Amino acid sequence: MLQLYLDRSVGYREGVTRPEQRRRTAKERILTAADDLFYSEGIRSVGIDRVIARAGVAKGSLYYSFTGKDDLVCEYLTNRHSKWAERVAAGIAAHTEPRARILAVYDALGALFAEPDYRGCAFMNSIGEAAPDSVEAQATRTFRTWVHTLFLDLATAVDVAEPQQLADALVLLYDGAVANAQMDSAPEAARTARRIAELVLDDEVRPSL
Amino acid sequence: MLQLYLDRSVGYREGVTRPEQRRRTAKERILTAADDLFYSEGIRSVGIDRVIARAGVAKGSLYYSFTGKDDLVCEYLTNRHSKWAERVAAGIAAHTEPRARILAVYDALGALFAEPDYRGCAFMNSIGEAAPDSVEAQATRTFRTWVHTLFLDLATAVDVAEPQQLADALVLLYDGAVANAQMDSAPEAARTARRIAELVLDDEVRPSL
DNA sequence: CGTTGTTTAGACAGGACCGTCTAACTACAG
DNA sequence: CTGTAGTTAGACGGTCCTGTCTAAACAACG
Repeated sequence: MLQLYLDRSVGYREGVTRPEQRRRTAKERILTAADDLFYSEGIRSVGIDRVIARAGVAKGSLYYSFTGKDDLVCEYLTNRHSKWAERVAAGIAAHTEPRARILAVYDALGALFAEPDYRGCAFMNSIGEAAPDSVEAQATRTFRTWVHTLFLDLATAVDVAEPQQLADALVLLYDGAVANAQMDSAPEAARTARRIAELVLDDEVRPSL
Repeated sequence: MLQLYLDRSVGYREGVTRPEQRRRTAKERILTAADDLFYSEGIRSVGIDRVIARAGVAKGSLYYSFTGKDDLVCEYLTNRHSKWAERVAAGIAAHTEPRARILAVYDALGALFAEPDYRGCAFMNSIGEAAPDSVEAQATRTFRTWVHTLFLDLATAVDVAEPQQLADALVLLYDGAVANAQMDSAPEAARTARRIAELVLDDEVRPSL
C-alpha cells in the first residue's frame, strides 16, 4: 500500500524540489533524481551530493535506502531496463503479424528518440567509462541478452531459413539507430533503421519461395 | 628531426616502462601511455598520476608539454581520429569501383574489430559521460562530420537517385557495427553490416533501371 | 504512551585527483 | 663556457567525492 507522508514542506529551505515530490518516499525521490541526473549528465559525473540536493533529501536517507552509490546505480539501470522492455513489449503486442511485430520495435525507438530529453542509451553511455566487473557492466550484459533474445524470438516467428542471421541483422540495425540518434541528435535514425529492416526481411524471406 | 635522448635508464627505479620507450621524447611517451590507458579504461577513470607512471615520466613533463588534462585528452582523441581516417582512406584507395570503395569501409571495420584490444569507438566511449561543451564533445562532433562526409562522398560516387538517403543508411550500418562489436564483443558485426550494405546498395541502384 | 522505522542536518575522515611549485640536473646550441 | 629547452622527483594546496557517524526529530502502530 502507499505510504503517504503529510506535507512537511512548510518552512523548508527551498531547492529545486517541486511540491509533488514531497509526498513521496525518500527512496522514490532519490531514484527519480538519480535517473534525471545520471541519464542527462552521466553516472560518474554526478556525485551523491548532487543527487540528494535534487531529491531534497538528507544524505543519511540515501545510505538508509541504498548500500552505496553502486547500489543506486544498479537500481537506476535496472529501472531503465524494465521500463524500456515494457514499452517495447507494448509496441509489439499491438501487432499480430510477425513482420509487423519486428518493425514495431523500430517504431518504439522512433517514439523514444522524439522525446526532448533523449540522450542515448543509458547502458551505452555507462559502459564507455566503466570497469569490466562494475555494476554498469553487469547491468549492460543482462540488457544485451534481453535485446538478443527479443530479436531472436521475433525472428523465429517469421518463416525464414536462418533466424539467427536475421536476428543479428536486426540487432545491428537497432544498435545503429540508437548510436546514430545519440551522436548526431538524429531522431529520424529510427525510420532509416526501419526501412533497412524491411529490406532485410524482404531479402531473407523471398529466396525461400 | 628526431631528438635522441641517450639511455639514462641505468640506475633508474624500474616501473612498467620498457627500454625502447626511453629513447623517445617525454611528450611522445605520455601520449602513447595516455592512449593505452584512456582507451582501455576510460578518460575519466584514468588519472594524471596513472598516465605519468605508465609513461615513466615526471609530472612536470606533462604540464610542460600540455596545458592540462583536457589538452592531453584533446590530443589523444585527435590522434585516434587521424589514425583511423588514414586507415579507412587506405582501405578505400585500394579499390576503384564506387561500390567496392563503400564496402571497403566495413572491411576496415572488420580488421579493426579483430584486434585483440579493441574496446569500441573512443568517441562513443568518451561521449557518454562528457559535458556538452567538453573537449570530448567537440572532438566527437568533428569526428562525426568526418564520418558523414566520408559516406556522402562515397554515396555520391555511385549512380543513385538520393545519395543522402544512401549515406544515412551507410552511416547507420557503420554505427551499428561499431556499437554491436563493442557491446557484444562481436567482431563479426562488420561482416553483418557489410552484408546489409550490399542489400541497401542493390535496392538503391536497381529501381532506377 | 512507547517502540520501531524513516528522515533530517551536518560534521567528519579518507581518498582520489588536478595542477603548481621548487630545486636541480641533462643535453645541446651558440 | 654559458644559456636555454627539456626533464626529474616530489611536496603541496585545494577541490571533489564517497561513506560514516551523531543527535535529533517525525510518523505509524499497537
